[in-house]
Amino acid sequence: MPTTPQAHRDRRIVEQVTTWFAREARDLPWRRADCSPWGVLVSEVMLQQTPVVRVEPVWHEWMRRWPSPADLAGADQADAVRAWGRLGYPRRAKRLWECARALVEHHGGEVPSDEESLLALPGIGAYTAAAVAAFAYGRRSVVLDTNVRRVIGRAWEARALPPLHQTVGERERAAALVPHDATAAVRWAAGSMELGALVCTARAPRCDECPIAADCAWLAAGAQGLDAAPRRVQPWHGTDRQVRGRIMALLRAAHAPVTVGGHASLEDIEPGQLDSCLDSLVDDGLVRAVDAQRGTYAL
DNA sequence: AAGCCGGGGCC
DNA sequence: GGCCCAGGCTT
Repeated sequence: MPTTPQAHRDRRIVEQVTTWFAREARDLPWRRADCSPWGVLVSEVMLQQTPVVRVEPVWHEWMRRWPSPADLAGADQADAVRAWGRLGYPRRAKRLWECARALVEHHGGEVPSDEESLLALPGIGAYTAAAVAAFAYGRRSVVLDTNVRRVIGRAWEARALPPLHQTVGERERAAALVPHDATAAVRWAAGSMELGALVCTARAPRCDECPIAADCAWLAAGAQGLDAAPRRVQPWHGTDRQVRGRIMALLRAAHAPVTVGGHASLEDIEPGQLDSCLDSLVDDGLVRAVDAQRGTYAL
């Protein structure tokens, strides 16, 4: 391996982050030594687009009710979706339930340790497959989530925020930074994610507390560009996303089929939008029509 | 590559 | 009120 000044700097940064992580890591339940690979997998799916503080109580409840893939596979999909609560993106709950069934069907009820097998499971994409391989099995992998992208973008590319979509260049950069030793690789993965979550945050980075401030290209350039950076805007009020969420909230709370059309809590929604959202939920397999004549629905 | 998919809390 | 968050799937 060439020992260019750049490679030396890369290793120094990785080591600083790892040392910082050993000191500052949050004590999260899915990080504990006694947490099963299944517990890690469930946490990773829940953490897709949902912050830690909201995931923690739901994760505990899931682990209590369904401590193994076989337990969830034997449950009703509706119970899984109901137990998902308000974490958002309820299709994740359905996919997790489908994932549990696939684990029983194809993997003897165990979580596989190789990324290729993990990638084939419902709801498991590139990030989650790499994360489970690393955090559940101590495997070397390229864990590239929104936090790591931001840390790399700032420290190496002097960008305030990473590109909207992951690029090939980013992926190559991230892969090149992963230490060859598996244990070191896992620590770098966890540490770089934690640094992005706690210090190198999107809006208000705490550069005065950053262990790699001295090596950060963005900070050296003046830490500019946060205000001007164009970001993706997710509309919410009045959108299908909100209407779907309200329908799901209604059905989660009900334990008998509900006449959704004309329901008091949904009166302000246009009938056309209500119908199309209901249809899309049925198409997604999250909601079932119990009685087409009466217009009743359930999870 | 782009669009779609929740929801809560913080600034 | 804007913005962000341990992404994945479909087209």
